[in-house]
Amino acid sequence: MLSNACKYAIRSILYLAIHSDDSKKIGVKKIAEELESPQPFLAKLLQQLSKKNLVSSVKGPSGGFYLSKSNLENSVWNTIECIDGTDKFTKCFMGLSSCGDENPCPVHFTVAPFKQKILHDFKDRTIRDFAEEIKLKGRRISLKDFEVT
Amino acid sequence: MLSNACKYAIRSILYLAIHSDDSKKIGVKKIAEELESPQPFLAKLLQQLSKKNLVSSVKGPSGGFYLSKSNLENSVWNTIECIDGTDKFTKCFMGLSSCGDENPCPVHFTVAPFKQKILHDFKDRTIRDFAEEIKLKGRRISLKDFEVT
DNA sequence: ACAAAAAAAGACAATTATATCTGTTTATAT
DNA sequence: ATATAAACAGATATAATTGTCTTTTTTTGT
Repeated sequence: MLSNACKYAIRSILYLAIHSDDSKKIGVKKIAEELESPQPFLAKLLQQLSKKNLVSSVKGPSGGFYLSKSNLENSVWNTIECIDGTDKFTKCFMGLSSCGDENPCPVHFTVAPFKQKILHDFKDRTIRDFAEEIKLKGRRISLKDFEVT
Repeated sequence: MLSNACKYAIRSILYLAIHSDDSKKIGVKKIAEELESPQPFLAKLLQQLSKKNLVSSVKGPSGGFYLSKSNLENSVWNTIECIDGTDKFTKCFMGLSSCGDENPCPVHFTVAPFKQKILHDFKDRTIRDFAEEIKLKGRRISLKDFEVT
């Protein structure tokens, strides 16, 4: 559904939400290893996110990326907007510009509630909320430490 | 969500389901005009669909594409399989291979029920079912005849 | 039989997504 | 102050998606 770029971006942000703060920055290299994503590609993404204030960064030795208090108040939606754009969530599943409740495409009423729910979760819940749930319930954002038991 | 290719393909099939049968074939040119999709691109897609027996065709004058009785019994899922592949519906939203009910990613329980619902609609309902609903309820598969009133 | 109409097939072109590489700037630790 | 570590910036490479163009094959109406 999402592009690879966007998946990497969201996972990075969640990773930073859990493992970083302004006194503990993390470099691209480390993040890329943890998430098993291509390092230079991820670097580009983090720069985009940084420009939009979705992540914070400092250069130089012992620098790196982290999430500030205010970064934590953003939504996943902000990240999707930044990387992919939100067309695929707001536009018609079948590509019809006039599709809506009054002029529904054949799958409109199948897809519409799904969109609603996803939009709600991605717009209204903050990164902080997600991070909390991840810590509390042990959600998974990496494959690295995954062992089949 | 779907690729352009797949959207064109599904709309073509639904168009044919409504307007064609073995005694009324329709050429690519006409279909492309009706759906406002790029003609040569659509031609390619129809050939792919034809190979998988999702549409029927005859060459020569007064030939064209149509849906046979058996074509009508296929599902939208078959078309998606044929054109896009179904990875984006079956795989984890965040790209984690181990994601599932036991090892959920952060959005797993948001996304899972709707995957279920979408899969159900796309696998279990036939093209005939969709066509019937389109005729009955006036669903829209083209933009061409759409007037803002 | 023959001309025309249509699908089928294959080569080509443009754009976007994905990814890498190289060099520059900036901040920090010593 | 200086060396170094890290982000930042820009150019390049590759693959997939989207789309076009040309030729061939098949079928039908005359």
